[in-house]
Amino acid sequence: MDISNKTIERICRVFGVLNALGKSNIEFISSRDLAETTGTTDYSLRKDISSLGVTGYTRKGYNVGSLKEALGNKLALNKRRKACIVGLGRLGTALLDYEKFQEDGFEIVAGFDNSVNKLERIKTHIEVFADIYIREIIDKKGIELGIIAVPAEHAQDVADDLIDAGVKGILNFAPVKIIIPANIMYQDMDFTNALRMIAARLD
Amino acid sequence: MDISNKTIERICRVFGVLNALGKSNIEFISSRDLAETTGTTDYSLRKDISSLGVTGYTRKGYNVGSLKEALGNKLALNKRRKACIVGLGRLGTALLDYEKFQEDGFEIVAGFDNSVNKLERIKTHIEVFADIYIREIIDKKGIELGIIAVPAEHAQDVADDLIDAGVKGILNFAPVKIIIPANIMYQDMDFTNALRMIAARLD
DNA sequence: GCTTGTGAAAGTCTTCACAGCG
DNA sequence: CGCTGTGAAGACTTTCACAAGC
Repeated sequence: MDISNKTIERICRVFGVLNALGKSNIEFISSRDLAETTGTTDYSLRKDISSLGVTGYTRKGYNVGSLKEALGNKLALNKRRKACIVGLGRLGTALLDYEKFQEDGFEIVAGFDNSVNKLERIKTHIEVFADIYIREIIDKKGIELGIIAVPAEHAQDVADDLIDAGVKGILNFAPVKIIIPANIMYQDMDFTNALRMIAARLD
Repeated sequence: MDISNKTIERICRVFGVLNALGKSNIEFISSRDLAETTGTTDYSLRKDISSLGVTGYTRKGYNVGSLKEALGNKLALNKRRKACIVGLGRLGTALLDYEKFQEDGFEIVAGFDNSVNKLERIKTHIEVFADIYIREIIDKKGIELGIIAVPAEHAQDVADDLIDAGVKGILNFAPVKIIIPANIMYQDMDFTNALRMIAARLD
């Protein structure tokens, strides 16, 4: 089974919608409705879902609960995962308390910064540490995901440290491409590039 | 000329790299090096660049300055653009002072929030206003881009307001898909989905 | 020799059309 | 009927290979 990036992206979106829907008591949802709320097409979604071996019901659509469970199992999204944030500036501290992460099964269990000064001033219920403890804490707490929120010039070093420490995936908010071994999963969140992409389409 | 999304994304990345390179005194850069620092391939990049009608020099590569200028002109990235942020919670306020935006030609000239309380407590040199002034301020200041950093449940309303007020592009940090007219440029920044996409690839 | 520019081939993804089914 | 599931067609992207140029 080799799942394309596009499929992963769409299914992850669907998973998020199903998660949110969990609180309501909607029982079935059609590929059409899912497509609408996730910004794609019904046939793509049906292909994606069936390519994972998950099936729906003719004339009714998909059962919200069991689709979520099935997709979650296939993509290991049901499991809770621990993450840490490196770089506790404005953005990093905002991310520390970003509730959506917790709601969606990502538990931020540590923050790191190289400024002791900053560490002392931060108000959060999450434990924060100096950078030098990255390896120790990641190991001790079983952290699988690292979130990088340091300035661009330190991003590569931090990434190397995180990988050394055993992290399996990295979400990078620094506006640079990081070089990462192929076995480590990696996503960029480059705000400025997103704005550029918008601007490039204007006029 | 109809430029694909993929091309836009790559070229925007290249533009960012060229921008950063501007400070150094490197004069020429090869498609290979650009590909490496932007995480793509040299032949894709050469195709992209030449599809925009921009050319390099055999054996030397591209002139950093003139490539930047040429790409900037083709994609209207040389122009400075005004932007505003709606939603001044942790994330919104972090974005208000995100220096990278200013460096890259995006000027944040206003912040909006519906809580007067919040508006009073915010420390920033950027002007902040209550939501009800969105239309007036966008019009008066000539703001072209709107950045949404409100909770998911208000994102669509805010988007509608921004579009009503004449904004031409929207960057959305709320974790929902927003429905937007086709003539408005739009990008999502969904942190949780990014983490999900990483998690889905683990194991 | 080294790098661009590009046609042609290969590969991937999306769209369509429609059978199947409750 | 209204929905899923899917083969086949079509559209788009990437990759390759190599001519051209300094």
